[in-house]
Amino acid sequence: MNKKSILIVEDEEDLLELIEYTLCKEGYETIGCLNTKTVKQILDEEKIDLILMDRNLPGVDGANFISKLRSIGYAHPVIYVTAKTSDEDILEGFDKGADDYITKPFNLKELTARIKALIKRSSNDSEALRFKDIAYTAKNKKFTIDDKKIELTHLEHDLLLEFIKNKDILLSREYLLDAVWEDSYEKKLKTVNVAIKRLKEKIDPNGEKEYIKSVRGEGYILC
Amino acid sequence: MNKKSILIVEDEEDLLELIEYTLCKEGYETIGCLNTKTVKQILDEEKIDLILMDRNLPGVDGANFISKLRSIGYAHPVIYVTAKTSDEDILEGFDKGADDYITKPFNLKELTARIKALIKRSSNDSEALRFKDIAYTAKNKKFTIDDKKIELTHLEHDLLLEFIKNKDILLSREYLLDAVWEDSYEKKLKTVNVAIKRLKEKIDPNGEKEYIKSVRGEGYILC
DNA sequence: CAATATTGTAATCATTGTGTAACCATACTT
DNA sequence: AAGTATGGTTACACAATGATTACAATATTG
Repeated sequence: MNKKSILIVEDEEDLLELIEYTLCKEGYETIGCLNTKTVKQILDEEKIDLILMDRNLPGVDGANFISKLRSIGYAHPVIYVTAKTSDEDILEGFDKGADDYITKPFNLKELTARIKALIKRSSNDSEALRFKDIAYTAKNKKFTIDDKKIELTHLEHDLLLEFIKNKDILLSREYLLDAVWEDSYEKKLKTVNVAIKRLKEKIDPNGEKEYIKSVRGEGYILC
Repeated sequence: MNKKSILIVEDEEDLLELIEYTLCKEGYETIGCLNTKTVKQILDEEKIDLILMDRNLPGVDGANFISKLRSIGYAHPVIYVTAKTSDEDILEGFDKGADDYITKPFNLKELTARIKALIKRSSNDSEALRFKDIAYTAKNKKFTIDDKKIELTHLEHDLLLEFIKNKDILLSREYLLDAVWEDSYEKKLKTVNVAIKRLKEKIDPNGEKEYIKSVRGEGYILC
């Protein structure tokens, strides 16, 4: 089992450091953000298992930010951290997609316990593999693009999954044949060309997105 | 949608009443217990969606009690209520099967918010046995479509029930054979094809509804 | 026990998926 | 600019899978 990754959005630098230090000690990977600017990018590029979100960021309401994320298909578990204590705020937090809630000043042990519990609850759901607007739901083995389900054949499914698992990495035809095809030894290398052509047609019929690029003499890359 | 039922175990009678009153107002069914004696019986006899458990019952540790329940197969969502605030207690609570935690004195709005959130998380489990216009009455084991009774054979009954219990989930032939057929090991996978064809004929003679779809290479899905 | 209904299997038909080769288009080399 | 290497496109055969049908075996019912 891999380490779980936690994205922490917190504008108080000292607190952020303290949380990162604590969670690292507990065996989590952490990525800290001082604001929400790079959050979406990080969610696209990294496998994030949980988001720890300060609700009181300067200029941004963390709850609204999460609400927006949810509406465009990001389903990561979220724990809010807040200094606010009024009932309305807490209620609003749950309404806007919080899975759990913790108020400052909080106890670090309780925080890690809540994180542990929420990750356990969420790990049944699925591992969130995602590349730009392509999302993969492990539970039902389905890909969605822009929240619309796309129908892939077996081979196409395996192929795209291989690319998503290796985004930004150049994959040679030899590697792909070996990784994706059952009986790769008896298949021609050109088989890959045709399979990718067919996959491209499904995920990008108009050729606008250019998810998968071919690199002459080398192979293909999703980036 | 039916009302959700909450079992409350709390020895302080005043507090119990207050909680029951509050949750009733929020639209929940409540069952109150002053001790753990009848809890198991109630769980067996009633459809309970959530347990609200005091950890400080006279003579019994609520956490150990839940831990024991879990070990014999009861998987109900649990929220602990406690006056204890030490870290160790809270940690122990999560370890012993708590899904959430709230400390006394607590705010009733936060309590209902946590209940709402937890029930929502858990609601995948308990579903009404109904799919579109197909309804199942457990009492007499009959299916109706559009309120008209349909006659199914034993096998067809079991098969359709399996689908309704797992609507929107793709079921492989292996799974179906195993779940529906008694002596699955000595049956061919293609048996499933024929059984489904026959079931389809009964529930959708004109092939208009397409309740059950086949997914090439995977199995069948009711959706 | 006979009549009938149910169910499993195999044969056949229908559909979809995949590999290959031939051909076309593009990029690189000299 | 011509020639070559590489990738893209298309068409086709056949492989894989699912649906349908027929029939035999088994179970159920009166």
